[in-house]
Amino acid sequence: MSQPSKQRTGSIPGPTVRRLSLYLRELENILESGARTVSSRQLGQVLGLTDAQVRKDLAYFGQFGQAGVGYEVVALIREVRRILGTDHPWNVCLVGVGNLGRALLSYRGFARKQFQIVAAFDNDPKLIGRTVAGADHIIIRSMDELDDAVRRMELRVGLLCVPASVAQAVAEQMVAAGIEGILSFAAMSLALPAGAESIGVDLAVHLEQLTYRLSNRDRDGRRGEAAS
Amino acid sequence: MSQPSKQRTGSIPGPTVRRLSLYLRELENILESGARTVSSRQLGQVLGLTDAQVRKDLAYFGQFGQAGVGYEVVALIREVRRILGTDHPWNVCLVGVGNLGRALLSYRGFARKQFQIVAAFDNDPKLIGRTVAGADHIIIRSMDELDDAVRRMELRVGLLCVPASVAQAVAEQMVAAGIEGILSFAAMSLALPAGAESIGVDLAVHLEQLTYRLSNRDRDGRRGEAAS
DNA sequence: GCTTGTGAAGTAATTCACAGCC
DNA sequence: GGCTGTGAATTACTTCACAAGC
Repeated sequence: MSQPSKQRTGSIPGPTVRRLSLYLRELENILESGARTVSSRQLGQVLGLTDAQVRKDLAYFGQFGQAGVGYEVVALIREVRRILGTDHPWNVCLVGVGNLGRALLSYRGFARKQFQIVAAFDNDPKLIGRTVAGADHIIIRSMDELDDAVRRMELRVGLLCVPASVAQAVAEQMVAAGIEGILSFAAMSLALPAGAESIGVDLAVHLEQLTYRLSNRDRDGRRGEAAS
Repeated sequence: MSQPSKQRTGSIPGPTVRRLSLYLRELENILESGARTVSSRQLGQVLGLTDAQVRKDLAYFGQFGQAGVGYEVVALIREVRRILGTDHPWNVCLVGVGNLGRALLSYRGFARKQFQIVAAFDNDPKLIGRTVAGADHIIIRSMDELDDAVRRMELRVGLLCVPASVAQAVAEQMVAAGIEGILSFAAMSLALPAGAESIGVDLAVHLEQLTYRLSNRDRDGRRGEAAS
């Protein structure tokens, strides 16, 4: 297995990429449960997907399975990580140490995936120089130091946790400092120069999606979407 | 405008529903900026969508626009809120007061959208009876009191912030207590009985999507998706 | 026997393009 | 002139179904 992987990037469906993360998460669970191999059927089952879907998704990136056997869990995890770019750790910075920022600093879910938050920035003088409970190794610094930190720590991605009203301006500062990818928690669409990527996570929006389903579930025939 | 709205639910594309939340967010911004009407072109522009897309999405729910003019902002906001079920406030509970749970309790983004977190639960005796900085009106209670609270406070949705290892079990408890919709932050797929809905938000997964883009952006031809 | 990988078929979503209205 | 709402055309995505491998 594990062909040189055609990696014919240039045409990979967005939904496929999103599912890749879910496959990885599930594979890590399966690994812990002790199984050495897994079939597309099993993998699809837990995620509410057809076996064909799983096979097609993986086939975009290479031939990782063995007919009659399935996929070797350890090897597939390695492949999916490589595809997602998480086969190596990433240093991450966090900008905006408000309620949400503080929480993310002490959230352990990132480190488990090899995402290390190594620096935090804010422009509030009262915060600068302080640390946050649960993440006392990270000293909050002034925004002025962002440029420098990006270079010294090879920061490519950052978490944006500032209010919507300043999100666009701060995002531009981050990009100017050399950040290439922003995960934004601001309730706002960002317009970034080509070359910079952003993904928005608006927690209230996800709750709205839930209330939509509750409010409109009669004979809705809604097709799953399963978790995100 | 504002026809009785056919609301021919039963066939509304998932992507349309997800965009609805983004339209609403943008409309709220536009309202603040003072404009009385907005065209599908304008609305699409900020979100990276075509005008046709915006019109088609809205047309699933009724005829809200006026040819030659566009959409009346206030009226459209009202309609979209009604569709999403957020034309009235929702009481929300939070289960699992760890790092992330604490943060969400003091996060103001929910309240701005009329989602009121009115109760928090945990099974750690050290937490029960205490409150959390920034949300001192919410006393953390034992899981035993969940049933009761669901009834008394008419709780229909809840935020699940427990570790993945216990997420499935706790989710089942919530559903048993009468919760109908769960927004889960656990790194895990939930399997819930029919009648209960869940949406998963795995923060690490979103970061992975970002590193995928950074690692694979050469001649990728990736179609936007714009923020989420 | 079970399973992958993949063309072909089918379904879903987006964009085009234009009649009709302000 | 600018705009909506919508069928038609197009593109994207998913599922089917099966040859080939274990």
